[in-house]
Amino acid sequence: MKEEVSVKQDHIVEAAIKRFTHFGINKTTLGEIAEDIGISKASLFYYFQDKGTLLEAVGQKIINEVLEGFNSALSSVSSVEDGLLALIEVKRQFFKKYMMLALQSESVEMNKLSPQFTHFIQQSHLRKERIVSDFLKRGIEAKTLRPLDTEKTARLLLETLQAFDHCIKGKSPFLQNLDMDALFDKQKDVMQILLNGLKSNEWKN
Amino acid sequence: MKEEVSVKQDHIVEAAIKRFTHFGINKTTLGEIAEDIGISKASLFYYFQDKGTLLEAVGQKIINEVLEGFNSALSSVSSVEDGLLALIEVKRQFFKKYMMLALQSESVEMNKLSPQFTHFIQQSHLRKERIVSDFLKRGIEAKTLRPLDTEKTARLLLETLQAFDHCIKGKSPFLQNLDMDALFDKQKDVMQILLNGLKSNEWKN
DNA sequence: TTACTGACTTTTTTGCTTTAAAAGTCAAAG
DNA sequence: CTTTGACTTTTAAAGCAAAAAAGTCAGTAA
Repeated sequence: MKEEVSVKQDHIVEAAIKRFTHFGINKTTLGEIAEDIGISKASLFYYFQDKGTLLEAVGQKIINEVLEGFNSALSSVSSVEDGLLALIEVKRQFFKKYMMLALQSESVEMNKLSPQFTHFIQQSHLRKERIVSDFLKRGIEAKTLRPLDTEKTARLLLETLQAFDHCIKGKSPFLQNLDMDALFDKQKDVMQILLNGLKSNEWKN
Repeated sequence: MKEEVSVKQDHIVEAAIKRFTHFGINKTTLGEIAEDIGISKASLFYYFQDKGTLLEAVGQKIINEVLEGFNSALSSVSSVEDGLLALIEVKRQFFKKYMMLALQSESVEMNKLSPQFTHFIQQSHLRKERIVSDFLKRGIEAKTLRPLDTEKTARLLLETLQAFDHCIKGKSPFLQNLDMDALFDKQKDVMQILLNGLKSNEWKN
């Protein structure tokens, strides 16, 4: 019977994702989500203690999706270059799909997040870093990359790409604003140079 | 007598910068600024048609200051590496000095900015790019850097660094938040790799 | 004519009250 | 163990008056 519960929870999370990505977090009521899947609002509260918990479940699901995307992108690729560029492509798809959610994630007050979720986020960052780190290791073994601190470098690469993500949201008068696609293309350009800076000298022509 | 006017305007701008950086834009009234320098609020309106215009003058002054900082940082430096790192150091000082203003610049509604100011901003970006571009050219001539499109690369470098600036403001639950100093150190790390990716092969050991 | 101001009007915030809507609870029932 | 209708509590939106700030202008002095 435990299985049934998690299936239902997942069903609710799916419905929530649809609403959240379409109308935004604040413009979505739990009543609407419940209605969408034909249950009562009270039932929803049987599965999720409150809106915040549901939101965190949504966050976890989406983050896991990205991580899987990262994993499969890197596993099905031959060169280091293709891998790193594929990473950016995954990010692009992710943003296109969940932009509304990403944009609104600011409005979620940080202090209202549960310690468990905060921990999950931290872990997911580490997982992401490990995925990239392992990928870099492969590049080093293949002599494509020079020997380097893969963990530190993975973190640096990810944080650099992540920095660009912030640009999508904030529209500051002093900073240049680029539309989303331009932003990801830019990330690829930067990645090319970074990659070049990480390459083994043996392969330079 | 025209001289006198611009001197007075500058005096007002200085006072405005003090208030804005200390208390923020919205918490500063024109009356306070006027009082600080011993003139009436009405006088202030004689020199600036409205608060927005004054704010734009403040913006121009600050931006010019950064550009000068960039210029002098790059002119007094011997290696390409030192130059690019000095650039980041200028940015760091700038942020420390005008953080409040930088943070609040979001609250300024973009559509209220005058076309002239928007144009000034664009030009300042171009000026900045030219400064870096010229610096890169010197690096190429000195055979430190490989031949490359200096304009495109300058833009890319600047936009990469700028991307990190956004991170200081937005505190999103999904993205990692770093404090300011860590952020600029991070920028230096990235710059090191980028530089390595731009270097001439002749100099590789 | 240029620089300036006090007294004025207009526009924007701010704080408060009300009201609607959403969040969240619970006893009862299948 | 699930589910729900009916309920209470909390939060968000709407309206509004008072305060504060923005902005104007006729008039003065140099």
